[in-house]
Amino acid sequence: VLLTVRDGKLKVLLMKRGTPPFEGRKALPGGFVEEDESIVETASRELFEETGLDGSQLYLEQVGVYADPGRDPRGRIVTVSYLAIAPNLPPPQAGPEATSAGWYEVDDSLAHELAFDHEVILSDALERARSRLEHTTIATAFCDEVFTIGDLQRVYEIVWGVSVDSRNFRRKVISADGFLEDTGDKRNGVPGRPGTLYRKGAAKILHPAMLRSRML
Amino acid sequence: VLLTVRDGKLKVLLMKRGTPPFEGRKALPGGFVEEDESIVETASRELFEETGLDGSQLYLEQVGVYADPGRDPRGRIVTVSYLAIAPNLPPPQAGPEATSAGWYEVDDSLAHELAFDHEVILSDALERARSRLEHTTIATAFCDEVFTIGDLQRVYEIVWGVSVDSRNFRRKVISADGFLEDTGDKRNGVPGRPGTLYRKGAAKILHPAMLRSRML
DNA sequence: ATAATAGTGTCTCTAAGACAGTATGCT
DNA sequence: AGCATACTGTCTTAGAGACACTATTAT
Repeated sequence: VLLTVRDGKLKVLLMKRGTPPFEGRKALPGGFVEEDESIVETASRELFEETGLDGSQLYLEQVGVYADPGRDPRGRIVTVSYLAIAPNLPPPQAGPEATSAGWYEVDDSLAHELAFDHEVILSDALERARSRLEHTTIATAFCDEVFTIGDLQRVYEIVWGVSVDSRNFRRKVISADGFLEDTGDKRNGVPGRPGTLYRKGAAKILHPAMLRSRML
Repeated sequence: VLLTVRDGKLKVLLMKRGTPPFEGRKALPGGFVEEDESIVETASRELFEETGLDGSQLYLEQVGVYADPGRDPRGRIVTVSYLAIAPNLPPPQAGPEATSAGWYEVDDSLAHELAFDHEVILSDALERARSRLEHTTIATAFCDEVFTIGDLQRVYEIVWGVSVDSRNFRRKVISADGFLEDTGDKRNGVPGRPGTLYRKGAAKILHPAMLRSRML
């Protein structure tokens, strides 16, 4: 479940299936484990094959297992889902299998029917991502290498689907130790006052947490 | 991974393996999925077979998947781990498969070698349980149907391995809406002033959370 | 009497919540 | 000039952290 923020929307990488079952339906990217390959390596490899992205550079986290009978008409298929987060990438040029891959709005995808039980998988991964934004510094994985506090705030707003007070947000992320590292640079060339550019800091967990309930 | 609090220690249900591989080693209880059975049903059924407990009455939560090659010498076995929490049960009388089942201290079990990669599975489940205590009301699952605030505090202290200020703890759990429901009864027959008996309230999530970092 | 557990109250401090105006660049 | 974004600061309030003593029972 590869998520990104693009055009002000939360998007997920989906592929149109070219073969039965669920031919023509949108589905999450994925594939089968190979011999002597760990499952996280599988996730990383499939991501690379379908997007050209170096999976080892991306945030990748196991979310859950989906193995109930009947979820795949071909038999009992065990699916292990991984959440991946990417910055706004160059258009999905893609790898060998990626002819049909594209970015779709998460909200739309949850409303329409995906192949298999992929709405459930997407929904679980989305909830995981939202929760990770509260407790970790992973929001920076949605951003480019350098970014402004405004960029980061937009990530929170878009992923959570709420609006955030910019003054409180700024205070919060600046005082959170190790969240942001000042580059000394500013962003020019765009309308508005140039913003200070940061890169992600060393901290992985966000303390204190930024709770959704509190930010309204 | 069935956890309980017993004799003031955090314990886990382990079985001594009677057959290779890892014959004689301690292992987490488990078994194989049957046809037309969901994986949570499998967890529930295995728990029943090995402890006689009605799995549908217990807290049961999926933790993760372990499927890397080499983790089981018999081939690539995919293990889905579930965390279960039980109150202090009558001695493990047990079901058909339970001849070798028993309660072991979690700390010891993590220090010694278990079969397969079961230390990792246990460690992950333990961390999940500790985290759930922060954010949910699941600590009550370690208690009997009615319990005192002292009982509940002991759960936190034992599972987290820290000591907690009883005054702050009391204030916290009483003010947390829906955590505890007063039964009106008091516990008699034990030394000390009789404590008010509570049962678990309707709330599943604990708001605000009880963060480990804060309770020292 | 003593031991053991339950229960009560206050001060401090951190950090979130609400809120408006100024600064600096682009077009 | 107008627009867009960045930045600054204060008051209030919720809730955690630290801390000591009294109350009620069993033995």
